[in-house]
Amino acid sequence: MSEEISTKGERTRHAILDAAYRLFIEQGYHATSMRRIADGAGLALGGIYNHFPSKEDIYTALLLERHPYHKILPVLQSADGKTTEEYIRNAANALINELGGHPEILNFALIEIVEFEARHTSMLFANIFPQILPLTRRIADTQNNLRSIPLPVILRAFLGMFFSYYITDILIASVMPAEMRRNALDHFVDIFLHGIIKPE
Amino acid sequence: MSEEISTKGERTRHAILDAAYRLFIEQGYHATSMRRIADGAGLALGGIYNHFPSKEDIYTALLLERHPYHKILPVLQSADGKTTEEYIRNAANALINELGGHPEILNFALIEIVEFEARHTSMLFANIFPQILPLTRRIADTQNNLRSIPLPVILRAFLGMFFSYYITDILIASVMPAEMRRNALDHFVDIFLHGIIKPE
DNA sequence: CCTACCGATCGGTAGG
DNA sequence: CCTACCGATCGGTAGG
Repeated sequence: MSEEISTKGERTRHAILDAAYRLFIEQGYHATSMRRIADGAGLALGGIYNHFPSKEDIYTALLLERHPYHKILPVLQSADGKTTEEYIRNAANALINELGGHPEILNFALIEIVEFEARHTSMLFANIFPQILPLTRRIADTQNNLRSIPLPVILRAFLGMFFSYYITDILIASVMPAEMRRNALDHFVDIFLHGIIKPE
Repeated sequence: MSEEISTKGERTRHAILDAAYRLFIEQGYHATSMRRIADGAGLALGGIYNHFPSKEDIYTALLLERHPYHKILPVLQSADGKTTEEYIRNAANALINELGGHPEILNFALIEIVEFEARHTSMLFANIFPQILPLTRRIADTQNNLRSIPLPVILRAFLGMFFSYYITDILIASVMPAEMRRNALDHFVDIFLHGIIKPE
């Protein structure tokens, strides 16, 4: 992400991706026009086509370079914690710090479902796959007394818990009854932990 | 849903909504044109405007009349079960039966996030709100030994668990490692149950 | 409810 | 990388 941006071409490409990323997250793919992307990147419409052959190519480039898993998986990989409980709580906090006040970045995953019928996921998954095994190993390495649930399912459930927290938050955010929000994420994490750890 | 459809006007209106519903779920809102909706409903483009003033009005009508919560909440309300565990397992099974092989109906909730920045949710929530309290009461009525988690949060977590199961399923469906899929929903339900019920 | 049309905007390109 | 343009399609409407 923070590599040196050397050539001018690379800088322009970067500006196009930045603008498209912001607009896609804000209004979705089909509602975003190439003209607005060009505006956002500070060039004329035709200029974009020196860097990307089509609108969908901008999208797939973003899918490969900035899908939320790029932020999420490294955080999970590097979270501390000897016991499973420690690890999960740390990972959850780290994720909150990372995604922070910007849950919209998860929108990028939703666009793929809503506007593309998940057509690019196999491509995307080929990209993610190598990171799955180390991550389950990271979880397996915690000192744990886990219920007998396959580790990949535990990983999936953890990611799902996070996702569902954000989605329910966005969907009913300001109108949600206060009792539904208070400490909701803490409760979600507690439910998850009690769900995967054997009681003494 | 299965009310008598009497007048011709009502039947046409219904056909328009049906066609739009199918197309929106398949390709999203902005990728769906009024012409294709008209085709799907079996009339000419202009004919739609005898029933709806604009494309967005078709969408909001669907939001109020066919949002997935219309299927989900009644199922939760009427599920059997004396103990909490019985109730949750029955509710989960009933939901699976209801949504069955059609997880795409959840797409409708995602469109609102991705393509409308959740702009209509307060309207929608006003609609849903009266059904929340009875539902938390239904949960409270089960013979339970629950951990101290507010009931609305439990409800939110249950809905979220379901949602996250479907989303992770869609997102990485055919490419997901087999170990991530095997009995995944059962595991999700188990995690949830152990998460909310005190051990003996 | 259809036909025939409107202005606007879309993704993309040629040519320099 | 911009200017000026292309054909296609968009949401919506007038008039009958």
